[in-house]
Amino acid sequence: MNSQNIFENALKQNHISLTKPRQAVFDALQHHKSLSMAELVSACSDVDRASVYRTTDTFEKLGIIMRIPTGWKYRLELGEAFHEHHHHATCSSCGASIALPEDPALERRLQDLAHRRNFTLTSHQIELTGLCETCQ
Amino acid sequence: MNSQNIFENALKQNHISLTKPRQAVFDALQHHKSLSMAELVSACSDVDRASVYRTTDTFEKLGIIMRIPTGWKYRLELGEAFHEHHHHATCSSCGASIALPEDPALERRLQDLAHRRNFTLTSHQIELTGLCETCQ
DNA sequence: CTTGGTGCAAATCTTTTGCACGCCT
DNA sequence: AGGCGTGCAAAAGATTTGCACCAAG
Repeated sequence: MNSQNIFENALKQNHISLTKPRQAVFDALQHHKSLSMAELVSACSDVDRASVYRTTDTFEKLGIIMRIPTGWKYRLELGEAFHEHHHHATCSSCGASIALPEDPALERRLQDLAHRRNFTLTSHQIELTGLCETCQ
Repeated sequence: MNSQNIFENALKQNHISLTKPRQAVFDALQHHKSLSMAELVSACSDVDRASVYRTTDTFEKLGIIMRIPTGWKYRLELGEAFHEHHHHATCSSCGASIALPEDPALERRLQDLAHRRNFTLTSHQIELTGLCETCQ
């Protein structure tokens, strides 16, 4: 089951049609680990800005993409069905974004924490900030 | 040592003067657990919008305030010197932001994770998303 | 014919900048 | 005078909306 199939199924299951703009947005995100909104818009050269926004909205609702907070802006990347679940560390000096190893214990603690407030967890984001190996 | 003192010292140590607008921004944040930028601007009724932006910038650099990502916007609250360290859960239905109990074990796991990539951690953010007690 | 999806243009909101003025030393 | 901090107005950016049109069922 490759990414394209997962993608098509996600759309089909929600009765949303696979159009050229949607495919373009998906492709752009497949070819780049992550993109800012501006980058995504320019990566989808013949798709209108507004359509990119509308598409990212629907994709986000379907879990096809995620918004990753970085500083106070955000970047877009494909959702968890397309990657292993992971988090990122951002180097405050060079800006590099480092993918971190998965950590089930960490995930369990989060569940736990939410549970203690009777909160039903559907997703989470972790953003680490600091200095990467080469910058420190 | 109360909040006001911590605040004044932070400014003094950085040779930044305590002006009326700065005090107003600080007060607004003290009186509300957290605020969006728009709320902060209107909470500081006689401070110009641009000054609020400039002030939040400098405060953020000094660690007096933090930006908390929520969805793809953010909210502002006082920095760690003024609270216990904690994270938030955001309800995707009603938008409520719930403060979570501190969890040292969680913090340790993050340190650990960063360490495994030779990353020196200076700060982090965790954002949980899901349904709050009343919305589920 | 009806619905979903699009491009385009305009509206709106958010954030940043330039500039002149007042305040303090 | 010299520097910092401010308000105000304008500029830039980012996001959303209204609308008319086209394509597919």
